[in-house]
Amino acid sequence: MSATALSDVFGALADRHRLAIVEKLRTGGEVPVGELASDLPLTAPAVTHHIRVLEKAGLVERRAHRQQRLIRLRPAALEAVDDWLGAYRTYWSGALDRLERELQSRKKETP
Amino acid sequence: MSATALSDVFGALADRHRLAIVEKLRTGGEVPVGELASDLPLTAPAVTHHIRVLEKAGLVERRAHRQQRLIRLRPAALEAVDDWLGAYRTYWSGALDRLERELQSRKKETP
DNA sequence: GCGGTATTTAGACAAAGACTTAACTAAGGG
DNA sequence: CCCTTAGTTAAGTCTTTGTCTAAATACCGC
Repeated sequence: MSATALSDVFGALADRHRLAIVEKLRTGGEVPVGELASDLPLTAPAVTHHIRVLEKAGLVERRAHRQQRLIRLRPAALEAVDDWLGAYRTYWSGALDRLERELQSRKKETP
Repeated sequence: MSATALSDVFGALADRHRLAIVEKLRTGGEVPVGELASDLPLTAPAVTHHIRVLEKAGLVERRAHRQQRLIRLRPAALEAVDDWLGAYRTYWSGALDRLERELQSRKKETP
């Protein structure tokens, strides 16, 4: 059970190239490293490095198939983010309510 | 219009101290810098720095009140994360479905 | 086993990041 | 005015991260 901290997941997503990899994996299912690399302005070793970062954060997993390594998304890490965000969803709906009330009261004050 | 990239928001959340600040702001509403600092094992300049990172990412805003600077959460940045996650929610419910089907078929294959 | 394709490891380096201490600005209160 | 409280800016250090080139490993088809 990888007890990856949430800040590590965010750290993994904090790079545009890694974010692009994750996006590609969302629509692409299982993708070999080389194909991920061909979409990025990076050398293969750099891509390998990024995949390791994503792997450590629990965002992806890797499996061997012939000469290739296939990468796929692991839902768990993003679900953790989603859970964390849950608390804020209630927060910002509350904030929007307060904003609306304030706008209402300003309308009254400046006719 | 702060065209803050999503990776910048993730970058801002990628530090445990900044994450702690955001968490505190969720429950605390509007909090002066000093109070944020007193919860962290950091000097005041370090906290100032972290707040600026959060501010640049669009996660918080700052306003002056007497000698204090009050910090509060801005919903927009986290809503952007939530929107981004939206695409993955459908992904992982689909992935769970596929997993379930696979487990079913394995059960049949190995009696 | 050889040669090719796919990917990883190692080593080096520059840039960015997280801190610190020390000095500065700002706002209030006697 | 001077002092205190609250926070920021400046400057320097140390670590981490993103990237590259070069060399190693893995697997396959012949």
